[in-house]
Amino acid sequence: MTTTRAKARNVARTAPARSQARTKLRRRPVEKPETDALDPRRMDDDPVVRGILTAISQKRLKPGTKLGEDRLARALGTTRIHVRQALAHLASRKIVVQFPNRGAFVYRPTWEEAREMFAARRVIEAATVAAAIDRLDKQGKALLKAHMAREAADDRSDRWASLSLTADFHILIAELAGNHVLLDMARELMLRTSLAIATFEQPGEPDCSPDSHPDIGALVLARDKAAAIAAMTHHLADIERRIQPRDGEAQVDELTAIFKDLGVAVARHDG
Amino acid sequence: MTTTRAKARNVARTAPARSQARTKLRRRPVEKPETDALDPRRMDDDPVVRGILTAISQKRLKPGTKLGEDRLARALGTTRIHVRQALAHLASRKIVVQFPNRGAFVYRPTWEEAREMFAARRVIEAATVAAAIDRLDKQGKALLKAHMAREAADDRSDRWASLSLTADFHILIAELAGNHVLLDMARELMLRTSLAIATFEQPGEPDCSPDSHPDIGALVLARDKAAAIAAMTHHLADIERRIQPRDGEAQVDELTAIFKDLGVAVARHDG
DNA sequence: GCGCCGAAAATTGGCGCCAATCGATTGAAT
DNA sequence: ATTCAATCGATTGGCGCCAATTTTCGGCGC
Repeated sequence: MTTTRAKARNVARTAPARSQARTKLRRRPVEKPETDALDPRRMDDDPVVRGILTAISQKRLKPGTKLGEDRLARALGTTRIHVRQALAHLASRKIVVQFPNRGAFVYRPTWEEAREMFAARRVIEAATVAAAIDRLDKQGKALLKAHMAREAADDRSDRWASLSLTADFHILIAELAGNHVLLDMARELMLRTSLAIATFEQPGEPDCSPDSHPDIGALVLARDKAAAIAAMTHHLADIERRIQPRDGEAQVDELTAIFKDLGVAVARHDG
Repeated sequence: MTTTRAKARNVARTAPARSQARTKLRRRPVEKPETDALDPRRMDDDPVVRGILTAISQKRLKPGTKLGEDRLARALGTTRIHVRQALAHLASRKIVVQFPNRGAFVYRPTWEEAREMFAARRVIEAATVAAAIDRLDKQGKALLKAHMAREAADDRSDRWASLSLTADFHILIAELAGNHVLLDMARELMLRTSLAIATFEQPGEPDCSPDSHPDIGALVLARDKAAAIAAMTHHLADIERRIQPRDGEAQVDELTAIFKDLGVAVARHDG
């Protein structure tokens, strides 16, 4: 656990914060063993970035919705510059798009790009499955079994929890592969494919068919590399099959999303 | 007819004009053709980003060098906020690292991460070679032959030109694959591996053995997929073999301040 | 009634200033 | 003489204000 002392720097800016950090404690006790003194700034820990990311992964923010700076700043309780940095960071990651003088919007991939994302996922995750089988040890087996049990015990009562649970399976496979670079790529690709799915999904279809996960997990545990790769590839193709082009329309979703939350007060106008 | 549409020169209630810095001149004509309507902001086109990137790819900026905001702003002729946005963007791409209240530095990957980058490149570029062979057409053959001729005609008089030429081979293969997502990943991975090579290279070794490129190109032209993948994998392993750990020190100019704090001074603490 | 043209309001972009923090130098005490 | 500690200088971080541009709204003409 790397406890950064600048963790909640963004949220509690103007707050009094009299708890502990108000006084100048420049005397550094020597009980910081060896870990830090380097505290690289990770935008993933930013609360604004994290909030937008979770909102996207939970489909509360649909592709195409405008992300106004001032509105987000008020909603998240921060200032505008932090929202701006977060939006710039997400724009670098192709999660949002920024138009000059027009603002930032949740990224809406094209149909071709969605296809390419899935093709890239097939490449990456086939490699991660293979590497995970290669370096599978006792601890890895335990983690995989634990996750499979957790996924089997899911009753799908909470849709968001189930969604992140199925996503965690792919992440776990990539973690077991032991390659952080490939892990980051898999993470990024999963985020972007979730945007692609949200853009081109057909209503009523589940995002990720969870039935394939036990099979893939069993094949990984059995160290059957070729079959595991084939199962993972087939699984990803199965997810891809659930989206359809429908290129034309659906640029009014932000209004519907807003009015879905605010529409209750409008409905009873003439009570 | 409507030529002076967006003039609005009469500003009655604005503050007394203090405008003295008119450095940025808008070349925007008065007529507004509907060419843009969407003009997504691309940080890659930013001159600061481009400058730092080319400086890194040409090894004029070594890993670990400090990128001071004010210094860069003066060096590149811009203001500090542009440099700041560019550094944040490059930090998102893992090209630079930012430490809180300490500044930004050219990213120096660890030895393990360097190995992982090469492993990821083997995965990605094997896939791009395979896809390039699959969808190779007349135009692709022409492009590949043209590049091979260009690389064969290189006399290595200009080291930077040769360097970008050998890099363009891998980029061309990824372009021929037709997957923009994989292309971006290959580009990013090549940038970061150039940082890894710059960090761990042995003096006197060339970066990329260009002798393998004609073989790979010939195998692609012959549509021998398995052999091409093997050749590409072997080629990347060959590049990886030219770097060595040399974990300990770093003798770069301005980063002594960092490594004094990062590696040496923290380790010694009398109990 | 419909469409076009103008201005006001809202939002983004950019810059300067000030505070906060870190590194280095200098001073004093053991 | 060495080491610890406090001050000084330099750099980054953040915020408010203002300019530029887009969007929206009201007005006018057809």
